[in-house]
Amino acid sequence: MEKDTEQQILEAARKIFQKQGFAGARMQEIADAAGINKSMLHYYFRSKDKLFQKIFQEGVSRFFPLIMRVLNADKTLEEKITVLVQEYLDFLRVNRQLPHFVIHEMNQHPKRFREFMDEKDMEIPSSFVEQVLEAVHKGRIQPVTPAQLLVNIISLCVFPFLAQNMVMAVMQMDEEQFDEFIEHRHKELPTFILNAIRTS
Amino acid sequence: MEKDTEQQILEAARKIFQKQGFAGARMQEIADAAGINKSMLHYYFRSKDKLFQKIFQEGVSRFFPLIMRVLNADKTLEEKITVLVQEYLDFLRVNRQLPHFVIHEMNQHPKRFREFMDEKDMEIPSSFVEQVLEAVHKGRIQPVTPAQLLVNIISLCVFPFLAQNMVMAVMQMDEEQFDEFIEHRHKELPTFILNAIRTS
DNA sequence: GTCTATATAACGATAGAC
DNA sequence: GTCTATCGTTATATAGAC
Repeated sequence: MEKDTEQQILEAARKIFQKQGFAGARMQEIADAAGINKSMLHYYFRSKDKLFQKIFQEGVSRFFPLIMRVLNADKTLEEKITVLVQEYLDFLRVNRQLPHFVIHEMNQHPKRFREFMDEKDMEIPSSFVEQVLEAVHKGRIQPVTPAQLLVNIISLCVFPFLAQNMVMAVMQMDEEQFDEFIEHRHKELPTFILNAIRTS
Repeated sequence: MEKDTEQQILEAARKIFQKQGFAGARMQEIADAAGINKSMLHYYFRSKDKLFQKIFQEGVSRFFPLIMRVLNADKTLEEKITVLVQEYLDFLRVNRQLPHFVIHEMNQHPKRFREFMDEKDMEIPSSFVEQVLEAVHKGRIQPVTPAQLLVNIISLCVFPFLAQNMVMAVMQMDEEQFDEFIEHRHKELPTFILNAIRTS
């Protein structure tokens, strides 16, 4: 065996669940992808549901830390926006299926998701909130709530990956051109956002 | 019978497929939702796959016309942006499940989707493209490609609905507060975007 | 721990009576 | 057109040998 069997299974489950979702995934496919017998899945994780929970919670957990870290960092508001966009786009570039997986399954099991999130009580880092409120108060940026600004930033980063096939179809792109499209956002998106909120 | 049986089925299929996706939907559920026998589904549509195609193509077809109509209208660039945001948010407000459904199934069947889109050869309306290029050339707006600008607009409109449960969890909102959150975007998003591209 | 074989239930789809 | 009954297949899950 190259690796621990449990790890082999988790890797395979990640791959299949992320691509096909819970309802579309077959235990047999996961077993094949892991190169092991189907029975082993149940031996290690008891049920499809339990195996899925592991993968889903792991996925959700990977979605937010980068955002929280940057918004908590010792930076100016403008620096945080710039760094967040750049680092998050880099993250999404190597985790292209993650947003779609998390959003799809979150919408299939909203309650379960809400409970999981409430346990981990994620909140918008207060230092970011205060920076926005202060900048607005001093008239340095347009009046915007921290929540709206953050949702705008994440929307602009994540949506193009969710809608990749749509963008490629409408804009008549191939995969290479789409990568260039994202590369371009890497450079221009921070400016776009900073312009949107500047008052001067 | 209140309505035509075929229509009853299509309504039920719309509801179930949009909520649970192709893989998660059960023919029995659709039959129950339509208040008819399971056999009738096959009598009218032959197979689950054929029934799904109808619903999916109908869904895709509803996603774009509003965008195209506004971008083609006899308006200035600034008016188009403002009207597009407002009308599209209104459309999404009463079609909340549509973006998630279309994006999910598009990602499950990229080829089938691409072929369908290529048939209908949707393109960005040339009048919008020319307006952006000219405004950039004259220095009236920041240098931005029509494609990037359009993706930014659609991202800012659609993503919050896709991520509704995520936003509600992180921001500790209930449904009512989320509706207010969207209502707020209705007012502020056009300004946000116009600010982002203005040069003056 | 890992395999084969199988239990059990659900699914899509069809046949045939009315 | 609409129903009941059922076919054939596939899914998750388990039992039991090794």
